Amino acid sequence: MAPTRRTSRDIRSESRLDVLHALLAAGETTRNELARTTGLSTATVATVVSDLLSGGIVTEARVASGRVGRPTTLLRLNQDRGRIVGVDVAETYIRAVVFDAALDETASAEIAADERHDETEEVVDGIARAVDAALAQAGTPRGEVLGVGISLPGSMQRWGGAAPVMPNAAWRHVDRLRERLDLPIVIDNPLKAIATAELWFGEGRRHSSTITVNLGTGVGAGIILNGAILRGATNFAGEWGHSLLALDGRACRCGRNGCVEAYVGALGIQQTLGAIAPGHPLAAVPLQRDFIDALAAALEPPEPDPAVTETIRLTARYLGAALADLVAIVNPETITLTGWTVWALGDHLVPAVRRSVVEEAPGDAAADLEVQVSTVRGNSVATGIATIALERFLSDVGLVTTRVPTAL
Amino acid sequence: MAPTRRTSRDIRSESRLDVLHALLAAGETTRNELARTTGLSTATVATVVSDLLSGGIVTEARVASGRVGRPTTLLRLNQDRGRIVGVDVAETYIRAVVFDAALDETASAEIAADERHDETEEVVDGIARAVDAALAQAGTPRGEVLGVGISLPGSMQRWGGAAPVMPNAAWRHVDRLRERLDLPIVIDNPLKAIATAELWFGEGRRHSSTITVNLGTGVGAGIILNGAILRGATNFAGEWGHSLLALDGRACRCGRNGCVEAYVGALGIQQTLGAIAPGHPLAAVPLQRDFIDALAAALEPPEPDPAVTETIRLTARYLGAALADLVAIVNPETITLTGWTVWALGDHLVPAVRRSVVEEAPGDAAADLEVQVSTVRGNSVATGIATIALERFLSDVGLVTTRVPTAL
DNA sequence: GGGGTAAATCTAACCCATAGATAAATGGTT
DNA sequence: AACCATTTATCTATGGGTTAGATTTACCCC
Repeated sequence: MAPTRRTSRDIRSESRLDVLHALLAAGETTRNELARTTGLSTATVATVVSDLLSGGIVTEARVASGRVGRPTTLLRLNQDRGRIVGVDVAETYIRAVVFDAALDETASAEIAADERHDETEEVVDGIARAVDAALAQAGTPRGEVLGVGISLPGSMQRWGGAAPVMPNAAWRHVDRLRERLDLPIVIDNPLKAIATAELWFGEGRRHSSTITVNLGTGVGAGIILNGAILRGATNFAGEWGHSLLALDGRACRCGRNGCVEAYVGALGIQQTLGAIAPGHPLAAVPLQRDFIDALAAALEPPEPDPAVTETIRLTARYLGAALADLVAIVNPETITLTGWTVWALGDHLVPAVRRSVVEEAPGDAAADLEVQVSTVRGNSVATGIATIALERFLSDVGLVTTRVPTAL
Repeated sequence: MAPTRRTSRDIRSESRLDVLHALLAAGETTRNELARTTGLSTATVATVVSDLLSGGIVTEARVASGRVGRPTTLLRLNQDRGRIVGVDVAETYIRAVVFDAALDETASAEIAADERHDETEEVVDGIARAVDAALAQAGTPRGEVLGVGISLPGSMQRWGGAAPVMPNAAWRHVDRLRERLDLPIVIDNPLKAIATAELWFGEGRRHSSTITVNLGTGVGAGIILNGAILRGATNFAGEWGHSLLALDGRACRCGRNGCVEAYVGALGIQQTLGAIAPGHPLAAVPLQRDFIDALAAALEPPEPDPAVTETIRLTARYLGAALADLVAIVNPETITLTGWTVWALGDHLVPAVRRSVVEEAPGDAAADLEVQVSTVRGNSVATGIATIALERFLSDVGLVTTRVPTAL
């Protein structure tokens, strides 16, 4: 497959996305300010804004006067343009979040999931029920829904009889979902979703290369290079959780040994604690989120648990070494950390990870690297997959040509 | 650093590069054929060709008649436009290759290097002497030299007191080189050079993502994404040889433990043999290229050495696992292998590596991956760095705006 | 009414690519 | 010699994008 060639339409597409991002960051802003923050000329901004006003994506909020000179018109994203739903299909739950067209969350609904979600019908049904419940809570008629983004995880292997390339392999189930939902849908995986969220809401717009690392049960990375998500040949890029930390090391859920996830996934952290202190009560906590929360509690002053402290130290080392691989291969400007492990343990883990990645990276490759907790709030998978659905909608109405996942 | 914004000039730049690549691949060709192979319109091709003719980059070779219709003019790259020198500064030699402007090799000279090349003056002197010798052999006056590309390896740490980010850290020595050579120079590292060679001469133009892996003393990867070299924030991308294969594994020359290079670099392969058969005569061969050549000889029928056979098997496994990491993180369409280890051992190693990477990659991520020996002939570092110098020259004369390394 | 200021729009110029028309250069036929 | 058919190369008008500078708009103040 040859590289794609850019046209002048793609230039306009990127200009529109730049303006949208600036509007999203600012809330309300003027054409002149948009020109300043995007670096586009005022004439280009005026043209782009006119397009977005015509499309109903942007609205003129109010007119404000300065001390002197012509009054200025403040613009904002038109939240009433419609609604977008982001669905995070995880291993223990299916969560549907309704966003307005300015990507603010308006409602959400969650359905418990268990082993059941390995059965196709059950998953399709679960997704539909979660979407219905969220739309009902938001009081949103289906006619107002611009799109539904659905994030399916890598562990859902049996759907396509394949690995984490779900978006490409799951075609046999997409029609069932479309039929069941009767709404425009787009399917992608959590890594592409969190990267998209980071690109629209986090560090991704300010840096030419950002990697956002998700730490939870599963572990993975969303890679942003020059304002675009790295997808790879089969949409598989970013499965860093299943790269090697230790040849012939611990067994991993994916069937291999020594994967990064087997050390820094929640289960891997629990195993580390069990190796340090066999019989430690927290090593037997059955649910992974409970385990991580219990770790955080055990680290509280005045008497932090020494085995838990050692577990954090070792985990930071493993994570630092694994992040050093990303530095060695991709050399990003910044790495952001997200996921419930980070929310719970970030205060203890992140400073140690920063030190570890500098030590583990070859030479001084990580000297200028920024490592920080992602500033994307809420469920970043749902936010990101909803954003992908918005990108698809913008593509469908002719406003955007780039960045949209192909053939999904 | 914000992502770079594309303009219409960048579109023309890519069109020119497309035409140049097609000319390079075809040798001689017509405007109509260029339009067919590049997919550009005949009008755009005519415009681009006119630019390249004006710049002296392309020349009209001859006129050929078909059976009927207007005769056609055959075009080719103008090898007499000038000369370009590519310098490969390796650990045991400094090799300077003179290329004509059609990137065909016309002369070369090699100077032995040893521990001496860690001293700045010695290296500068060595480079200058190699360049002088190669130009003398080619009978090329200095006035005809369009540029000199110099590839400095990661091991040359003391130049900048830094790691493999030589191109950025070595500013204090660039002036000395400029002064000494009195020619326009551009400095880069071997990974960017081999990637550029693969992009211009190999698989890089036919695929949206190609990783070219160099196996020798040092080990690394050049990454091409959508027709461009992945450089990273500090030009460090591709140092996959210093990512982890085994946490706390073998000591590596870079000071860490467990690096990929410690297992699949020539020294690492020798260590593997030593572990399989302590006291094996080949385990004591002092020069690494001699060692690899001796391995190849020991594999010849009718009696391949069993310890050597086992060494190849293990090496294939290590290499497959390490390539699987590239698959997991970047998900390329194709991986090409290059370097003197591959030239010598490819027949035995490559089929086993293909099988290994499929086994080691998570799920079926590597199902569609192509793994092949690079089709770039000759010293691909010298070829690639010369090509980078040509890109710089094309940029200086205003024909190209993209792909050129910044500020070097 | 005139002057000053700041926001928004207009205009002309620059850049790129292409579909279709036109010109150029043959060979073959009448 | 004139005409037709074919193929190559160039020309032309149109579509798309961005921006520097000019002009218009909408105020406030004197």
